[in-house]
Amino acid sequence: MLDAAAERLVAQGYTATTLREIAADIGIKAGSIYHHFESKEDLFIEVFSRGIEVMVDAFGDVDTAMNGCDGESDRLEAHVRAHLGALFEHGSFTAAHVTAFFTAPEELRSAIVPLRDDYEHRWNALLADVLPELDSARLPIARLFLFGAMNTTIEWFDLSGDLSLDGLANLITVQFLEGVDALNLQRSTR
Amino acid sequence: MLDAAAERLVAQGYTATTLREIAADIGIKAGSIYHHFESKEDLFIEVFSRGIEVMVDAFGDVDTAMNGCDGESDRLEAHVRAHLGALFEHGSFTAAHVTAFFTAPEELRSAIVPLRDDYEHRWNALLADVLPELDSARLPIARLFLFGAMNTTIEWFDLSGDLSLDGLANLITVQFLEGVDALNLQRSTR
DNA sequence: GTACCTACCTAACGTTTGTTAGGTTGGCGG
DNA sequence: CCGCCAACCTAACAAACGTTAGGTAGGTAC
Repeated sequence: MLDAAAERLVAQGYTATTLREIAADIGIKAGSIYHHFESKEDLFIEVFSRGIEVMVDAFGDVDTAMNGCDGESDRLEAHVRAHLGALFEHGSFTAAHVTAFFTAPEELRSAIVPLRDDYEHRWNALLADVLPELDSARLPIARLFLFGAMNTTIEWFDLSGDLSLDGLANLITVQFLEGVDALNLQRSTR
Repeated sequence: MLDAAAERLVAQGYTATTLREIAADIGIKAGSIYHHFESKEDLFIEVFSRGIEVMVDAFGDVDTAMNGCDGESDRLEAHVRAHLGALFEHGSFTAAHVTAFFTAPEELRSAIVPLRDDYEHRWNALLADVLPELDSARLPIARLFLFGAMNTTIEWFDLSGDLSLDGLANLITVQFLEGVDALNLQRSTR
């Protein structure tokens, strides 16, 4: 049911997604939803929360998997790969979060913001490690550039295309660290 | 009236924006809208079209203003500045387009796609000029990265803050061409 | 067997939505 | 002064929305 809600969110946004549609998707009636959630808002708070949860978990997994070892740029690439994985490989929760968060009413969003902030702080800390020479005032801006590049991939990237998620993560990381020209020198698309 | 519709669109998305709200914003009644447009869809097709029009015009102005002269990276930066200008300095049409396009119903979107494609092709041509050594298969991807960085600024950039639009355009261009590390070397925020 | 609980359904409620038919107003052309 | 037309209004329509009250089926506990 949460899955169905997330998929509808990605395709239609908050207001256009009706409880009757979600109910029909999983073979029940709209009223029955209220046995599990108090309101539409309540249901989607859960969906958005899971979207962040998936990202945070993926981030944490990378951190524990490679503590200390490997170079800093490889570490960044692994985290980019994890973020893309959350977007494309773990259901529609994260995708729903990224595309539909701003279509939700203000009261709902403010309930989610603390979780978002937590995730952003992890990235700030990571970037501070990877880019120790970067002016700390520009660090949030650099993060926003990176998020922009990663999150807009849901509007065009196709998992079944020639470019793999590993390849995409590599492209984004290299482009981010060294600029467009470096794209040519990169190992070929996997 | 189109202005009011665009502003509502930015703040609430397509479905959540009602004709009664728009009418109230400009001091008329909802039914009167139908004297100017055939339907809600029709009204918003006009809004989205203008959003692209503003971008295309801004792009064209830069092209004519600096034909031949100046370096290629300055030319790119001028176009980035023009795109940001369309987002922040010419009403809410372009901002509405970027944020709310995917919240509109499919039939409406397909009416707009040709205009979008036109704008994207202009950017592809520009990037092919600025980056002649870039593999042509990677060119659309590079453009999408750049669009991602530019368009997500509406979620965080504040016109009245310390960073000016000129400064932002410079940061994005440098970051795009040379990577994050180059941000430090850049002329200070204007 | 009785009590109870979870998961669902039916059927409606009040509200809001896009939309429409028909009426009113004011200004301009002749 | 008359006719006309654009711009607006009023008042309602059917449809769809989130939500709720009350009822039913099936399983588990004792």
